[in-house]
Amino acid sequence: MFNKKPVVKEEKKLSLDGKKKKAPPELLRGFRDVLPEEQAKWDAVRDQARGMADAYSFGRIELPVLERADLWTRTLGKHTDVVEKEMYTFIDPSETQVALRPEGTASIARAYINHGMWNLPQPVKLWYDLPMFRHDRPQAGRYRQHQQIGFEVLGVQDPVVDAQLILIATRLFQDLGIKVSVQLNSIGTPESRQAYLTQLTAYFRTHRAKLSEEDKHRLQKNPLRLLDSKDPQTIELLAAAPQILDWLDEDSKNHFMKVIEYLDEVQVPYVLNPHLVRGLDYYTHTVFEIWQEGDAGDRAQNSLCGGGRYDRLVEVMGGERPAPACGFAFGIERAVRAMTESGSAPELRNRPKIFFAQLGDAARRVGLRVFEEFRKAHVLIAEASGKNALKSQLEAANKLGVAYALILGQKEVLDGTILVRDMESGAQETVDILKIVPMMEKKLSGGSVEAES
RNA sequence: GCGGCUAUGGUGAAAUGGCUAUCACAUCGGGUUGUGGUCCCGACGGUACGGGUUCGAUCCCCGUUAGCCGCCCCA
Repeated sequence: MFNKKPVVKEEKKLSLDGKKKKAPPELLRGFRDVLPEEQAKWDAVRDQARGMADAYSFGRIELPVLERADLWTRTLGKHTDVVEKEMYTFIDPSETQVALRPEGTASIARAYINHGMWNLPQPVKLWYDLPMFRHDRPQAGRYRQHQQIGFEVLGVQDPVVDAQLILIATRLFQDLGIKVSVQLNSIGTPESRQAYLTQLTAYFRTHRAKLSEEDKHRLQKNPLRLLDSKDPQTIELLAAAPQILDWLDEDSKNHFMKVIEYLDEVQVPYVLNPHLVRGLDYYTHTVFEIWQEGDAGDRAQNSLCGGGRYDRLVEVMGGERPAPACGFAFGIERAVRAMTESGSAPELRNRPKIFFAQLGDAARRVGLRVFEEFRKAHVLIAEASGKNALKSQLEAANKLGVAYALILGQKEVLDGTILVRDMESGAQETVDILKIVPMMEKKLSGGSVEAES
């Protein structure tokens, strides 16, 4: 009955079986490729960051992906999730316990110490654009490798630094077309925080019965975390709980007031959020996050950027001299996602405006030279190597959306000419091939000159 | 790490316990010579992986993997 086709199918199957179908390579969980189509947004984010770094004189720093694991275990805090369960830690071939960098600040402090940066004029301002690794459960906007851009200012404790960093971060997102809010709090010095924690713990102990299992656990392990609990019962209790700002010492209060004054000065809107705490132990005084607002605002991964002051970190790490510091970092992936959600779609930069179609071998030969001429003149042109028919080359030109197509065939090669086709009107003219580069330069700039006048 | 939802060509979708798994987009090739966008034709390509139930599974069940949602936490 089904003679022909089933047979064909079986043959196909057999030949496949003969080759023994290999399992396709798979990406590790929580890791991803960033494809060309997404790069315009990545570029936009990076351009913005670079612009800010230049404007405020931050020096760029590159740091190794791999460092001794104790760099982080000793500084981030024993009971932080990052250290407890998210670090990629392993023993390297020389028996050293190492880890993939989970965050940037510790390495920054380490570099500051290692290179004697306290001998430089203070403050030392650094920025980076580096991958971070955390073995977390992946979700949208949360990956096991993500790219973080960070700005750090070391060596001064002036609150103007905090304000300026918040200003930079806020403007950066705003300029990318992302609606954000600044969440701001102070957690004071470790000493004043300890006093507060005693109060907070005492308060919640009296209401222990009302807490969820998870929050009971927090009460034990990390009471500050109760402040940002999502349990409705706990949230209710928080209304009457002691406020951290009431327990700060005078210096901490003054510092925080100054930060607020400076922000008012430059009209950066902020939300005083007494329940904002950050997950890493090294923070002191100012802590802040930048949240995406709008429709995406109530989603779990709405925090785009986090930062704060870490006045003791360098000292704790064994720095020659204490160096108060402040910084922030944000994830490019989340910024890019926020851009997409807010409808921001930057043009892929350096998109060619000219397509170069070549017909036949002689044209390909000349074409190689012509292409080089354009490159030297910094005029970007596209081509479709491997496509021979003019039809398919023009099709490719059309898909690229170029303004002009250059056509070089047998005839043109013999005449020493080239065809210039206006892709919009379809008008074509024959041009001396020796004059093609300056001519196209003129055509392309001509458009913008007209636009200006 | 905990709980839940999902998994069909590259992408987005449809369908069925049984015949050759459908469609659109994308890709590639055509619609005679060297001219794109629209149109027409054709080709490529798929039931995530491993078990089980069944005469028969893409469909039902279990496991694995991955993605997503919530928690934890964070960028």
